[in-house]
Amino acid sequence: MSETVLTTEETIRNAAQKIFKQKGFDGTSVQDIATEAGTTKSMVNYYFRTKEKLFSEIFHNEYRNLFSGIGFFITADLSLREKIEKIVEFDIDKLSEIPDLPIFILTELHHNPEIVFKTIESLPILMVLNGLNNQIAEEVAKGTIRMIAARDLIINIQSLTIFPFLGRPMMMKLFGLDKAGFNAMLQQRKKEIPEIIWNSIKI
Amino acid sequence: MSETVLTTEETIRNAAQKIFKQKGFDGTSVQDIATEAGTTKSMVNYYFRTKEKLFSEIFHNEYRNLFSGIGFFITADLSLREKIEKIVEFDIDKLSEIPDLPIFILTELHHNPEIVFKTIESLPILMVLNGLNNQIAEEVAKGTIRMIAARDLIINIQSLTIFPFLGRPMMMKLFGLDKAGFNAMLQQRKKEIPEIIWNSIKI
DNA sequence: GTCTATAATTTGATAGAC
DNA sequence: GTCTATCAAATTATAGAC
Repeated sequence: MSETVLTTEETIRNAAQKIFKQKGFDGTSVQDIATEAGTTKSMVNYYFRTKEKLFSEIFHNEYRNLFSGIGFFITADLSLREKIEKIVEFDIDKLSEIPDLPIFILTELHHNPEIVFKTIESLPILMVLNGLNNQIAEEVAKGTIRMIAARDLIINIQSLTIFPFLGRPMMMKLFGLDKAGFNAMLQQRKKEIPEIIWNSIKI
Repeated sequence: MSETVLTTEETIRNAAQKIFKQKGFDGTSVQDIATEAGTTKSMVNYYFRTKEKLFSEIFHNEYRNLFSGIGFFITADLSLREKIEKIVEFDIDKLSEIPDLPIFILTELHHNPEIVFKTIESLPILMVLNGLNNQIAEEVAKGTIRMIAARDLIINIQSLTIFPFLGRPMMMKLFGLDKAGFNAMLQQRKKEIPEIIWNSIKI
């Protein structure tokens, strides 16, 4: 265990990350962040100038964190079947550690699109999609799967993996699940989602 | 066209519904609602006492609106295959009219659980699940499908139908879709989602 | 029922002492 | 770098005239 002493700036950043993800941009005040960090509003403004600048920095990091893995595996040197398995496994493992990240991203995209679109760079999604479309075309030519657009394949995979995290509070309430029960369901889905996806395209 | 004259109370209710769904509870001020309704803050407080009470009323209506159809078709006198088709079709049609409803519900459940849980009654979900589990067991006995928990079946259906609405702003940006393109994708999914679900359980 | 006026807090942000 | 003090604006909610 490295007993690192955090600077005030880092302490504020960590506090802001926690509170923004919990309460959103609109629900968070600079005072909330200062209190969580054990310092004052003035210190927050001293290091980050405005609430919006601090938020942009946090959001940018979280956004990249969410999308880093998907792009990596889609462009990796793997069979289509292996890619599906890897993406599902990676996403569920990663989101299990940070389950409120998807709703944070989507909420801010809905409530504060101006701030968000200023913050995020557009990902090189078209190149990635083209690569995947080519791989699909090869498999179709081999006669192993039916035709499907890369876009639709990705939407189906992400729907089945991410939706449970978005609906987590509601599912836990409606289905009477505790944290352990929810995690057990996720582990089961890691195996089942690739089966569902593959069954939907195999011939 | 019935040229109905709305009362001030109804005008405020409609304005509140629009603004709350757009900006969320934390992002909405009483002044925002008054301005949208073309009246004053005092009128809003006169009819609804507090911002929270007004929000609770709106949220309760929207919440019931979202869940009304699902329960109806799950308990209807239909084959399993027909239920799957009807639920998907109904949900996509309904959500196409009110695409920002799912993110509204999930956002408030995450940011303001105290208000939300005070507002919603717990749905009779267990009874509904038991009925569906029985129907699944009958199909399994007939040898038409493999065993699956009703809970997991519902989660898979809802994932594939609702997720595109939750991720709508992001998908439209990443995949370069306009409103028409997004709707075309939805119409296609109405046919494909039941196929995916059925392929995942048929023997 | 509808308005203006205003009370009491809280907000984001800055000034200035040390 | 860190604090207290403070600003101007916005917030929810109420009081009171008509």
